[in-house]
Order: sequence, then C-alpha cells, then structure tokens
Amino acid sequence: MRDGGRNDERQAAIVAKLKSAGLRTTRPRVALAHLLFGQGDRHITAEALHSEARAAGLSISQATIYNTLNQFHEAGILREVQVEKARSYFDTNISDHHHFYVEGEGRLIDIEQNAISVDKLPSSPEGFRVTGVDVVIRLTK
Amino acid sequence: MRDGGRNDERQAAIVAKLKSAGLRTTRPRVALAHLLFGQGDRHITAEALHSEARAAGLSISQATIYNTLNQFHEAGILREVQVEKARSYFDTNISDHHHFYVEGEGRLIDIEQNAISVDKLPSSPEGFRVTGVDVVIRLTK
DNA sequence: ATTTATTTTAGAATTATTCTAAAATACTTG
DNA sequence: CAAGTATTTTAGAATAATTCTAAAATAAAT
Repeated sequence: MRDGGRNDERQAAIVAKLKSAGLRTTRPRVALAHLLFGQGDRHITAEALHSEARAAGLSISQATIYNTLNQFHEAGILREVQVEKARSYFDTNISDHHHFYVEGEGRLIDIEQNAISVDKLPSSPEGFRVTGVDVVIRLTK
Repeated sequence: MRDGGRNDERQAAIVAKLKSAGLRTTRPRVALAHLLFGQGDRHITAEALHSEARAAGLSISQATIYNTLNQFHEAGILREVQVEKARSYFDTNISDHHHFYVEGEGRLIDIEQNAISVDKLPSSPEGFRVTGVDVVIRLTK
C-alpha cells in the first residue's frame, strides 16, 4: 500500500519534531503528535484528545495523555490556555485591572489598568457580547 | 465597650453594600464581607477565606464560602481571576496570540496577535521574568 | 545482547468545586 | 408580634480534572 512516500514524509516530520524538542519517539507520543499536529492548528482538552485516540483505535491511558500534553507543553511545541474551572482567586478590587501571576508561589499581583493598554480589541463574533477581558502575565524567577 | 460608633459605621457600610447588591444580610454573608472588604483590596482563594473565617472563630461551612463568593461575584462586588489548575485547552498554535472564550459552550476562538495590542507592558518585579502574556476575552450571547 | 534510563500504565489519590436535601434563618403579611 | 413563605446555610456526598504510585514495558546506549 505505498503512496509515493507522502505518509512517510509526514511520519518523518513528526519524528523530527519530537526529536528536536528533546523527546524520545515512543509509540504513544508519535501517535498523539499525529492527532495534534496532523491537521491545522487546534485547541483540544485532554479528555477530547483521549476520545480521539480511542476513536482512532489507539489504546493509550489517561495518565499518558496528560503526561504527553504536559511534556509537549514544556518542550514548547504546545501552548496551554486555561479558562474554566480554575482555582479561583477572588479579588476585592473590581475596577478594570490585570494581574501578574507568580508561578510556583501561586501569588497574584495587581497591575493597574492603565499600566497595560489592551487597545484595539477585536470585534466579537456576531451575537456575542464581551463579559470580560482578562490579562494574566505569568512570571518566574 | 462603645467606641463612638466607628464599628457601627463599618457595620452599616457593609450592610448597605450587601443590600444595594440585592443580597440579604445574613450572618455568614456579613461576616465574610467584613473579612473581604474590611481592609484594603485583596486577592483570596475560597480555601484561604475559609481558614480566615475559622481563625476568626466563625463557623461557616465550605459550601457557604463558595456560595457566598459566587454570589458576591455575580452581584458584581467581587472579581474572579482564574489562573492555576484550570481545565486546560492545549493549543497547537504556539505563536503569540489570544483567545475568545465562549462561556457556556466552552469553546475557544483564536484572536491573532495583532488584532489586540497589549503594548505598554508593565515592568515585572525585580528578579522575575515574564513567561507568558495571556489575554482571554470572555463572551456570552 | 545486555544494561540502564525513560515511559507507560492501571488504578488510586488529590484537589477544587458543586450538589443534595434537610434544618435554620430572614423577610413579609395579617 | 405571629405565622407563613422564600431564601440560606449546612454537612456530607458527589463530581471532575488532574496527578501520583509503583510496577511492567520499551527505547537508547554500551
């Protein structure tokens, strides 16, 4: 079932990507990388990826899904966006302002609104209205 | 043990605050409002507030802490900032960009970097470096 | 081929938060 | 004020996302 090498090329690209990220090319990692990077850019939760993997006939444990996503993230080939159901900090300062978040310490520091300019907000999709704009600047030592 | 009415004034201010937010002035709510609004602006987690309440000799259940914080938030007298341990979306687009987050649907939509200008970043505190700047614009119908 | 280091795994554990249904309390009306 | 009704609080269980554990499997190095 050769295809002129097109699949081999994609395969090689994935393997190269993992290698240059300093990751061993194990079967689960390569398989997940295919799901993640085989199409255009995408946002996906751990759970959804797990479903996709199962649907594709791959048997990969939940822990591996999480491990792999975190490894890809640490290696810089995946970005993490946190939105819902976070550990919430409640802030008595309800004026429009933003935050530094000190990783590790779990500490928040206010940034007064006009220390950041989030001008030029993009127009929101038809039928939706903006309920909030949150900027979090993450910090480490 | 009168004090010339200073405590009564603070008490009255808290009560007024709850009232005008459309909240009944129950004992637990008033007590928590004192902890939250009695000093300058603060960031606090549910757990930390619970500890403070206990330390102050108040016996308030965990559920009430959460209920109260959410009610204050809905009423607009408290702001919520989500940072750690969120339900994470992993994004294969690692270029600098931001997101719309559609509440309810739990859907993320990319905003290309230059559709928002987060100029004028504040300088980070001594000894820290910025590891990321995340803007999430929350949307509802 | 053997050794050594890294990964994967199933399942349990953890953590933040929400749910449930009953008991307590606040507001309202007579 | 007394009684009724609606709202809150509560303890404890439930849920959901994620991480941990320690053993089995696999990859890379010798």
